[in-house]
Amino acid sequence: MENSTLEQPAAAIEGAASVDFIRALINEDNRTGRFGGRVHTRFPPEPNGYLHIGHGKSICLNAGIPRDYSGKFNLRFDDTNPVKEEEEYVESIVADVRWLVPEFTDEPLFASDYFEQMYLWAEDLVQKGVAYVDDLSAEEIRQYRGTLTEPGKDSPYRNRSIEENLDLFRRMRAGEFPDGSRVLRAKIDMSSPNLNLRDPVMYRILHASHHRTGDAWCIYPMYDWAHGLEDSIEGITHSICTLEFEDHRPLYDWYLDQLGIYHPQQIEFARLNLTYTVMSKRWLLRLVQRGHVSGWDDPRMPTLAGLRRRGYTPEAIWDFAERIGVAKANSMVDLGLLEYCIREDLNARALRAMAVLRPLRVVIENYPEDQVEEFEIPNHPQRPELGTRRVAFSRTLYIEQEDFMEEPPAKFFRLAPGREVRLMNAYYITCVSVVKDESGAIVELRCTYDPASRGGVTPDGRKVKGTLHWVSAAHAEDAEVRLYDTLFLKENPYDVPEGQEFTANLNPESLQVLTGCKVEASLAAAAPGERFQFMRQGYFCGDVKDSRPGALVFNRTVGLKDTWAKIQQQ
RNA sequence: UGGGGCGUGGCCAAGUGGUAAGGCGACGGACUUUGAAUCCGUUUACCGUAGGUUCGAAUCCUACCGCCCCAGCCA
Repeated sequence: MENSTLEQPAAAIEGAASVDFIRALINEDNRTGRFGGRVHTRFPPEPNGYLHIGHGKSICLNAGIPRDYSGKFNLRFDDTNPVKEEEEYVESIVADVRWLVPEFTDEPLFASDYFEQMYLWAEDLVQKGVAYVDDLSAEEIRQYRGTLTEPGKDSPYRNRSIEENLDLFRRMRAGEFPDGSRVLRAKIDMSSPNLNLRDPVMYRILHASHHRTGDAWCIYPMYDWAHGLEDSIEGITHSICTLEFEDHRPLYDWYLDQLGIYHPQQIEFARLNLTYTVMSKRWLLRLVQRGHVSGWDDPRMPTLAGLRRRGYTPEAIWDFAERIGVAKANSMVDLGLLEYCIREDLNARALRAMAVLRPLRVVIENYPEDQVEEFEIPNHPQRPELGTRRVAFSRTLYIEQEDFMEEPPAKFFRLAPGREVRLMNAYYITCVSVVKDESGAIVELRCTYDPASRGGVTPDGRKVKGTLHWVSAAHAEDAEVRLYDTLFLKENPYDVPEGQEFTANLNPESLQVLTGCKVEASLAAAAPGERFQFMRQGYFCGDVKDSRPGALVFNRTVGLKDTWAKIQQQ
């Protein structure tokens, strides 16, 4: 650094406690002036599915680096295979990226916009004698490729003249040949121990209509050929991808070197794996197609669309990405960490409300029949600046069924016969009797209240061990609440018993729909997507698709930590 | 068996020759009108194994073991 004559980017994070290995490489490149101090990354999805949390990690990496280095970020669609790609996917991907990276306001870029330039460069390689048209069938090419331990052998068409190759390649583009009849290949080394270098295919013939270029092309570039060119055209400095492309880097470099054009640095990192979740597009697609979920944005899905609908915030995902770090070791991150991140974010910002999910009627016998009081309750106990709201209280209320036990075990300190508890911000009540139906089920609690405990504190200062949330029966709004659990029962969903379908690991209780929930009146005005903490329960948000005034639907984003549940398990 | 990677406490992850950060989790305790949050404390690191180099190694060398990726005209 002391020898560097280059100006360091103002925002460079030199000297920070520790940086990931990619930022360390960038720091080194800036030190040596390799890219003139420029930092330019890209996120290059193929529009063949929805983005998931694993892509989220990559987006946070690729968009986070420019944030740190005052660099640039491109969203570029790698749309080189028309038979797999769809417009719906490009729209969802743009929406997801903009959600996660609000400062990204550029228009997305498309590899398909570079097809002509790529073609010209391919002709260039033909002219240079390092690319040839091969007439072998797909099956023959596979056989000629050899195996992991045996070298391949040259195609009989490998030594055609440049003129013939050029003619054939041009006729490939012109549409003179059927699909699969010929390919353009790079002439590298059929005995390379790296199979990617055994004369890789650059172009295949595909008489397919592309979602953006229509029928303009009938030959389409392969990933390895296209990707480095895309990066080069855009002036990308650091082309970050996942580990499985490490073997492809020599090829990435070879193409750019043969062409003699601007050459970015490819860097590989380990993709994200999360317990209890699948990240492969193939499995996610199956879940959608077979109706195991309601769609790509089902709140149980690990897609960004699903997480967003579930109530996750972009901030929580960024925090998660920072906490898991970036490295080259394959790893399996505990789902609990993602949940920790959203809890932490929502704890700070979500307004509190009271909602009774499984109502149990409580009648306060000594409370006047027609009296209604309004309590002013803080929207966030730790943040008074967030204001208060008024909540009605009356003789007939609902509390949570699980907040009462007729025969409470030792550590249960909620309501029980003869026991006094606090109704949050309201009064102390004591259970005097239990009303049951013919089947013996508890249908109502009869209680008394202490008028002196108004607001939830008593003049004599006596303590109660339990504080319950509640809702006034006459003033409550009905709501549907959707509780979510993991989609799979196993930490590793791919661990399917021999001979069984992937459905064997599906969690039949991943969705629990609760109807007849009673929520405080203020929630009637909840905007779709608005997030709340239902006191003592968890974080919830109005469902963007299904919630309407008068027919409220809330999704549970994540439950609060539940020490009582843990005690019960012991 | 060919090539490319990776192996640090339950899960992530710093560390790049000077004697093992941090986060999450777990377990205690304080506080508490959310059994939440907050605060305090504890937790098991013979750094995959075995040798070697060195005054000194997780860091360098050698061998071995384990895991992941590669034989698409997918990306």
